[in-house]
Amino acid sequence: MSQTFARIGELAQFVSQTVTVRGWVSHLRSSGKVAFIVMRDGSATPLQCVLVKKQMPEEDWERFASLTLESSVVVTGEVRADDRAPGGFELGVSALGLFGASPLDYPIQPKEHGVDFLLDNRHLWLRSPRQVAIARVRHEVEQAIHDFFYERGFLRVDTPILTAAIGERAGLFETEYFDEGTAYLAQTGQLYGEAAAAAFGRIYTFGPTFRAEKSKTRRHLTEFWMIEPEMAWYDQAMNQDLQEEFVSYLVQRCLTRRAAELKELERDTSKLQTVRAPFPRIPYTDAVATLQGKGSDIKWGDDLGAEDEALLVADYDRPVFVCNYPKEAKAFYMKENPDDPRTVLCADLLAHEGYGEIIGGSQREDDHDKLLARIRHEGLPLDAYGWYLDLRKYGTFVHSGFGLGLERTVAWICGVQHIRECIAFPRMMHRVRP
RNA sequence: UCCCGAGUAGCUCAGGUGGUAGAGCAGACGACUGUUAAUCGUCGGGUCGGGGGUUCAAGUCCCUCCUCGGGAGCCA
Repeated sequence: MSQTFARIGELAQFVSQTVTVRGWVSHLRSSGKVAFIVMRDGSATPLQCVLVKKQMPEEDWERFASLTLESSVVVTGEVRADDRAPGGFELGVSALGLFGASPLDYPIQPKEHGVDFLLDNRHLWLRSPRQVAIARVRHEVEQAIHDFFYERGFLRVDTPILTAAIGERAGLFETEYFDEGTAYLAQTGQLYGEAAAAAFGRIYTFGPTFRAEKSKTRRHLTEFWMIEPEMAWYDQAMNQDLQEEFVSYLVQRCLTRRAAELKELERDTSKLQTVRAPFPRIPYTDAVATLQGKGSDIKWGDDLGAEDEALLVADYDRPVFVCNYPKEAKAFYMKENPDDPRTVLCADLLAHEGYGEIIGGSQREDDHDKLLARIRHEGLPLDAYGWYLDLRKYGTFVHSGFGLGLERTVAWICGVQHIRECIAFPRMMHRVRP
């Protein structure tokens, strides 16, 4: 007789049939002659297995007593619908096999733990339902990003991680690069994205970036994933149109396809239902005036602090653009605002509910001489930017782009307090392992 | 780098004004035929982050160092 293997997520198709499920024990309960195994196999929901002493071989029944948390098991039984089971289906066990025993010292128990302890055990923490749910939302966001751009004719370009050029002034990780001197781990793919946009029109990058900043906040990682679209012939208004359409798409797609995971995470999805284009667009100068009215001591020319951001976003039910910052507060490659040369054509997109900046974007300076002046003004090494200036020398073009922080976006959609839970193995100032 | 906060059992924590440690969970054994982080009974479990000081006596007070967390700055 052949054996039918099934994953927990597929059990609805097997009601009244006998199947074999393989996975790991996440809870054990025993009540004399009836016992329960709650097991997990990576599906969205766990599976409750019901063992009744007189309905299974003596040997298998006794095997239950030796089971421990996180043992891997092979369970055969009849699939049946039952309201008392999480997920709506359970398995009436007729055979129980132990594949890999787990010693009694499994660190993560079904109770509260401290974050530091959990991060030390991240390789095991990943198995818990909450972490599985976050990982599945992250995957949905990633796939949605690819689908969104694929449907719109964008080309995905993978930019180098080892670079000589420096995109921004934030901290850099350095490494020896043969006889070429120092190379840096990429903190943005944007400059390469601009070159690619001149070749391919509309592109996006999707890759890891590295910041050696000694940041210790719930919004920062030293290694994080960033998505950086770059579009030829897009001005800043079109850039923002695309961003709000993009972010709305990601959120709505998670709402429809990852409802079970968001429920597991106890996310208040009413806060996400409202995320639909258009988003408010607040000029920086207006934002400063509003903030001053609310009691902030911000002055024109200052960048918005974290408190200012929260204050500004509090009035809205969806993400908010803050547009056209002072030139001195922003990166050298941003295009000067023709209506107010003190500012540049850019926007930060601030997620509501206090999740902060999830996108930074701008129209790029396309005037060769202005860009050159700006590089000199910032004191950046000119020889490293020769190829970047070539993009303005040989057929310059209007173009814009933005960078979306993947973990921040996932944290916001999931309603998770700290972005370190939104990547499988977070890299932070005090943590490189596991 | 700066400002707060925390280090006590495997884990989460409690330990007014100093008198050599306690709970819950986890674990072991037992009971229970539908449990949902099951429940009930019994038992085992500790260099109180390191060092120094005050004191008859320090988990507790003082100094110092270490580690970690949160926030600021920077940014996604």
